[in-house]
Amino acid sequence: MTSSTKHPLFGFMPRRVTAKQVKGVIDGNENPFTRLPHSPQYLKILEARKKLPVFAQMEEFYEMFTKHQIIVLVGETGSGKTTQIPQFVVYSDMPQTKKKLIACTQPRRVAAMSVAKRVADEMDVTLGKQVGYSIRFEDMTEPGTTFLKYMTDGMLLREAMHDPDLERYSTIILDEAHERTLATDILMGLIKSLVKRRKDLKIIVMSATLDALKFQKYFTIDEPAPLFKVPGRTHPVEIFYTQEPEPDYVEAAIRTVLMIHRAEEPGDILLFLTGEEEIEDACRKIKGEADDLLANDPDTVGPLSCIPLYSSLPTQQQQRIFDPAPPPRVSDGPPGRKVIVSTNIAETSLTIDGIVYVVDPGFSKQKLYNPRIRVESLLVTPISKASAQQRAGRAGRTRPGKCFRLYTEKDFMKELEEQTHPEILRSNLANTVLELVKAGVKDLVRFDYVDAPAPETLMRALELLNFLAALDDDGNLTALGSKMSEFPLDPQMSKMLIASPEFSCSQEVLTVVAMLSVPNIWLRPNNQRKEADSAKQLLTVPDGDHLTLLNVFNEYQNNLHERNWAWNNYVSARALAQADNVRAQLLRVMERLEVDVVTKSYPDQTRHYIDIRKALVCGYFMQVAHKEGEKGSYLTVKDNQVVSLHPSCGLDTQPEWVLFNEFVLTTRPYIRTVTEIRPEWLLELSANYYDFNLFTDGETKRALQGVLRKQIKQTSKKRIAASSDMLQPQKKKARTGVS
DNA sequence: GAGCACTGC
Repeated sequence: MTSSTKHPLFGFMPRRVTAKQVKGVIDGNENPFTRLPHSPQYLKILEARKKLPVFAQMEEFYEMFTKHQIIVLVGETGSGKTTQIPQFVVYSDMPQTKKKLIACTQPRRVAAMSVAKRVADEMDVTLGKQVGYSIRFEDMTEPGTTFLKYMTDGMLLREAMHDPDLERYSTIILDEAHERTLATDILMGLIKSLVKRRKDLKIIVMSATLDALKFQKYFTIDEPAPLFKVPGRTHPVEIFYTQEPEPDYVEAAIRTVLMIHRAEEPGDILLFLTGEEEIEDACRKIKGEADDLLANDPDTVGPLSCIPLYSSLPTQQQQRIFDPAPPPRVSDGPPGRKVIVSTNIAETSLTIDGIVYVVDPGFSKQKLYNPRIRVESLLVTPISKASAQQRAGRAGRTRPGKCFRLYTEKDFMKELEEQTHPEILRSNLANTVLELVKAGVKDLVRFDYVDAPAPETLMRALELLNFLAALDDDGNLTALGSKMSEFPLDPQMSKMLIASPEFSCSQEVLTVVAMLSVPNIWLRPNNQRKEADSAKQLLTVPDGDHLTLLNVFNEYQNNLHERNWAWNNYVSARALAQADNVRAQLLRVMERLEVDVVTKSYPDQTRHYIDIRKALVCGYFMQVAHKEGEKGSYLTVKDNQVVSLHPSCGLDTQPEWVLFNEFVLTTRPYIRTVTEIRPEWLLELSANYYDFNLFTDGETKRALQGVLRKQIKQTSKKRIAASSDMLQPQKKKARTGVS
């Protein structure tokens, strides 16, 4: 046969294909998408694909897919669903002929990238051509050519804001739906109403077993969505429970790790703990005890290496988890063992082969949102059954394993929740609500959520968006709100950016916002805390932490030629590079929206900083605190929460009025990333919120009323000169060297 | 005088 005769897909009827037809093409000589002969690599991979459980069910899949608009598909790890199902859909949808795409969403960027690469290889095409991926900062697709696109769920949600009918797609596959990310949850809601308008659009919701029924019920059109089941391919894991509850789970975990090391067969250990400090501490203790064992009993106990794993660890150190276990100390001595002590990152995001033992104390840190006081906090919380199951499964990836749960079987059965609460129930939804409104959802409260958030959470979001003037009093999107929704940011920050030209400081506000969008930039190595603190002191701007962030970024930019600048100044080069990237993206959005990107030169830096701080007030006027008494405690405006300045705060005095970026609840309530502001800015720039009629009586209200009275008295004087001179402490003038 | 669980746009 030659490729010039009959097309390999000749006779394929869209959405009527059979497994026999498809298998014929897959086994054929010619690639139907490139019209080239299949490569040797293709044939080699094909052998492996054919062994996947899902491959044997192709016929069954096509029967169900042809008949139904929505399918719920469950498959355990190793079933091959993420790589194979989208390919099956390609042969049925024939997207290459209809100029439509098939999307497969992933909660994480790395997954979208790596699966796309794998599938491109399986289909014998170049990544970025027929098969591509789309993630923030990177679009590896070719319009008109790409027909299978792996993407992050957040990316598809962004597209849905602009095209609520998702016209470009013929089938949408929501993978890892059981993880219930905010974006996947919102997409499910949007898609449920979309399938009524677009009868030609097919949906596959892929998930782990436990949630299937919930999704089937949720996607009931006339009857519940049918379930397609794919068996997994993992090894059995034996579960052990403690007889009694453990009073100290860290201590119990360390003891269990050492017990395994002494008594169990060779094989690596994975221990789950909750955070950086706990992990570093446990590693030190395990290492110490293991060294003692080795010294006392070198004939029966092998060496042990202990490796910490959490997200804020530099990439290079994260790679250590793939190092082999240490060799025996003497040849034919007892073999070495590796123990990885990890946060939840090893539960979903990172898979480590060779783990045979899992130690699960049953806790993780989880985000929680309290709408009453508008605070998101991190709390050590018991995990769910689903999560415990996922953790145990990590022991059975390469061979049969064991999982030691440091709680009783009774507690597992009775106390643990079935599922982790979905993110939508634990988050501040200001951003999400803006996205939904932009996507055309009219009634946020009656929107068909898989799990509906607390009404109070929605009210808080609507209230904020209304005060920011993103929504009018009837809840409709304003022109400003529409612009704000274009930024991948919290609404306060997009508001700041859009307001920044009024104060001639868009360049500066862009930097501040970018710096607020990346993880903590300050490094503080355990053994160099003093050095790190004094390095930070040198970069600090005493007027406020926001200005310090601006200063750090500018210094970083000015010293790009100096290779170790970041390291020498104890700031994270990775975070700064990320901020640079975010800044560039935000700048592109500004230009697209035709928001002026301006800056101006000032004779003196104090004036410059005043303008930037005024722009901050335009976004964050609801996050203001007023000093009460002399003990350094503050009261948040309107909510009247007693808070303190976070110890990381760089202010050199305790100003009467401050604006803060975050309210964090740890050992005490703190406000973090704090900048001094003037009360008259609040009255001038956010009169709606600071309307005395809407203000309950109290210290802060009285203080503001005092400010207003003083202002009225001074109207005859030259306003700007008078107020700025009066309010500038002498020493600041001295420091900037200008006056 | 604390501490960033983890993602994502």
